[in-house]
Amino acid sequence: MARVPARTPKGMRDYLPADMIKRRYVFDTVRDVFESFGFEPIDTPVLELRETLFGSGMGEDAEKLVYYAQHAGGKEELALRYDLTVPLSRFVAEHENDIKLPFRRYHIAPVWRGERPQKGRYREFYQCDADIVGVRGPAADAEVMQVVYTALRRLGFADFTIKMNNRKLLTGLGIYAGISDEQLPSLYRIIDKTDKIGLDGVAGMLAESNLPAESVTRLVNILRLDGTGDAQQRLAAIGHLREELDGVAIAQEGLDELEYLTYAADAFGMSGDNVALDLTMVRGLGYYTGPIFETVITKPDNLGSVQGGGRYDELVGRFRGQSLPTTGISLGIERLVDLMEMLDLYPASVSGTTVVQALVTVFDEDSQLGSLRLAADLREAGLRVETYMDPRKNLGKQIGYADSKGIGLVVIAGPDEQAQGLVRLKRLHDGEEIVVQRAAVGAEAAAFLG
RNA sequence: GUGGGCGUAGCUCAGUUGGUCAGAGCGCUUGUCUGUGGAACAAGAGGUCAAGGGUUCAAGUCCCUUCUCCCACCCCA
Repeated sequence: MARVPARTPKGMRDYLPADMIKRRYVFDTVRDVFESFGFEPIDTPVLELRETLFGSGMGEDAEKLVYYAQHAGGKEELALRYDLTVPLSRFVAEHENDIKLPFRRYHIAPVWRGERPQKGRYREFYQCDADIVGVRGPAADAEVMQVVYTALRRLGFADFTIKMNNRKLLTGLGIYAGISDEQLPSLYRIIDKTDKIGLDGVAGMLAESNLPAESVTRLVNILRLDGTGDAQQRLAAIGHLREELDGVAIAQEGLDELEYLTYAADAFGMSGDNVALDLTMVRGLGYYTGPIFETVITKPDNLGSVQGGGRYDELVGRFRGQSLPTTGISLGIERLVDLMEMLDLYPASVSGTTVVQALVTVFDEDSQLGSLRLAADLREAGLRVETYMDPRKNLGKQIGYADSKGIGLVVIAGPDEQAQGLVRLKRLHDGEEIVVQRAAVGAEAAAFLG
């Protein structure tokens, strides 16, 4: 019989127990942070109607990466969700009667993109989104930025930069440089390449795109602005932009928001190393309308961004008629998990490859039920317990099994101990062994484990 | 989607200019060992050399195609 190849689809992975223990730690930490800011959990189907996803302003490039999902007799045109933002907009419109505005929700779930896989880039991956629906003011933007900062700090990251920019400012730059609306997307595309090709490269590409030389010069001079440093330096940079873009109303609006966020970051105690103004950060998704954010880890700096987000005030309107101002962020858990590993940021409690804390040994078939009962008592006391299943194996094999699996405690209650109403507890990492009363085994074992 | 690199036992890899080249270490199974692990010794299982096609008397080794993974674009978490 021909063997069926055992493999996952391209760009999609299985997670082993050791992987899941670490992933769960990251998910739990992020969830705790989200909830501490008052975000409520929701979930949505992994499939959406195709019309929900398409034309949402995510961009034509992105739409080509959407997975279709159809069953034989299906009458609906379905697709796997590409992000959690478009589903949220649909969700808000659909459940308006059941939610309270402003609506703060978080959503931790997988999304699918048919890209070519690379390190830190998969076709199925989890996103952790936190969004605030129904608040127009920049306080909401400031708060989602603070969520990013808090979550990364809580996970143990120190060297990262939350880059901020503003779509209104970018629009204003287009006006300032005398660029038509049709040319704006290609302008953004070029500007976004700055960190790869440098400003000179950008200038070259702009010149090739038949922009007037004067426009190119004016633009590049603005983009040259240094948005790093402490709050005072960043405020000074914004002041400089204000003068330069005097008379461009939309740009001034964007600058107002950036100024607010700069003050906010300072008030939140974020250092100048963790925040930066970056006029060349654009973000590909087309639905952003105001402040935009993107975070990169700066120490190992080869894994792309770990966070993206911003304000998208028009998206909900697609599903609701009248729109609702919305802002939010998305953390890329896959890259965070990879980076946590590289930087060794996991606490000792999640370093193991098993959830089992204690192994109850077994001596023979006659006493096996007694072993199962002993395990039950230990579980009652809150321990995670596995019972050894093969009574023919000697004690040495059973201890060896516990050791190789990383189980810290072996529980021994053979005929000798049972006759005296006792249980023997052996701790593997230091070989320490104690004898305790059978009746008190739960508490004793928990204490012995530390 | 475009260009490039890689692919030999579960894992890490060795395989000379095509001709005992199907191997090693680790891991796994069993035994020494029906009450105390990380060891030792012995025996054993496991591979259509990623898949398919071609050149040749002969291919893991050369050529073509496909696929995974990786890298650079594109784009993005």
